[in-house]
Amino acid sequence: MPEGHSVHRIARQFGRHFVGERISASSPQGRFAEGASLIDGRVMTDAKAVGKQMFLEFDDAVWLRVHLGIYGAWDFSGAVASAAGRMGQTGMRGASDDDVAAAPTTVVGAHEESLASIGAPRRTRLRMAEQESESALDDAALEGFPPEPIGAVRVRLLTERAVADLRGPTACEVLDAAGVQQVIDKLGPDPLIDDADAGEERMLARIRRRRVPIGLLLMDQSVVSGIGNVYRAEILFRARLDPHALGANLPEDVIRGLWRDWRYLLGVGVDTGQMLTMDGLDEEARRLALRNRADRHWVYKREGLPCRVCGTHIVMEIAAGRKLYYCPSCQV
DNA sequence: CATCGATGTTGAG
DNA sequence: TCAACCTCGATGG
Repeated sequence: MPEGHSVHRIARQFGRHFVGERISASSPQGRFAEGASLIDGRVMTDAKAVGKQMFLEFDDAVWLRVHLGIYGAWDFSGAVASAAGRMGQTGMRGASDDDVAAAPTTVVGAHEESLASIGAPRRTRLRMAEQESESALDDAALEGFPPEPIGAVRVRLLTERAVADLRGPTACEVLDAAGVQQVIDKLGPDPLIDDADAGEERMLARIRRRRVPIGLLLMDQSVVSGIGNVYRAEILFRARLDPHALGANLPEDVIRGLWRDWRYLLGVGVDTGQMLTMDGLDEEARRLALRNRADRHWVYKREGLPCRVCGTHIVMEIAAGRKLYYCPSCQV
């Protein structure tokens, strides 16, 4: 259930541990057997994310497109936690990242940046007691690899030292380069892909010509890429902007501000693996907010609770089938 | 143990 | 506008 930041982080994992490697591809669950056979034995040559879509390239311009949808997830294990190149047996989830703050970061062999972020490894925790010495770790790492697939694994991508299991995706298909371009062409700008100024102009143009509430436009992946329900609510609050305001009625500088804030928040999200949206708070409040996952945002999932700025009850309404949270007093 | 809901998208009606 | 997709953690008995 990722928004754009998680998908960029997953692509980074593939870039670090799979690109350049020959990949054994299979579909333990069976539903992607044909696609897996097209990939099996090829070398992965690129991994990139655009918004919530991820594209893995293999020899001969064979591409795998994956969209996790609302409950899809990648599970990594094997030598994926060690940025320093040492073998560290661990498992990490590529889709859920919000439990990182509470997760221990003392995994053997884990580089601070690569582990502390993508996921909080239920299976890693299992292993931690055994990781008393390096040799114990190496033995354990070698003997259990590759692990049996757990549950309904649509695709397994395997190298000599690392494995990635995909389950529950909304989309998983093999494309050629033209097919990939077709998908990307339909997407709005992504701050991590598009040039900052060009992206800003594209988003501006796409919002200004629509008589549609900005609360819906921010979720529209053809307007701007990577924003989901959490970032939508938080970005609108940070701008003190009424979700019902029509795109066409918004001042230009307000729209530019939305793009710049998204660019900023996405960068923070990719760097930290968390949706940190309350950076306006002082240190103490911030620490409190990070402790509870429920208390981490300005308005998201805070229906009926007092606004952190003005005390007015946060409102939730259903918009296009999704829950939209906002402060009716601050956001005008 | 059963049920609910979720950081999403698509396609039927 | 709404259900389907398909998985799993959280919640309630």
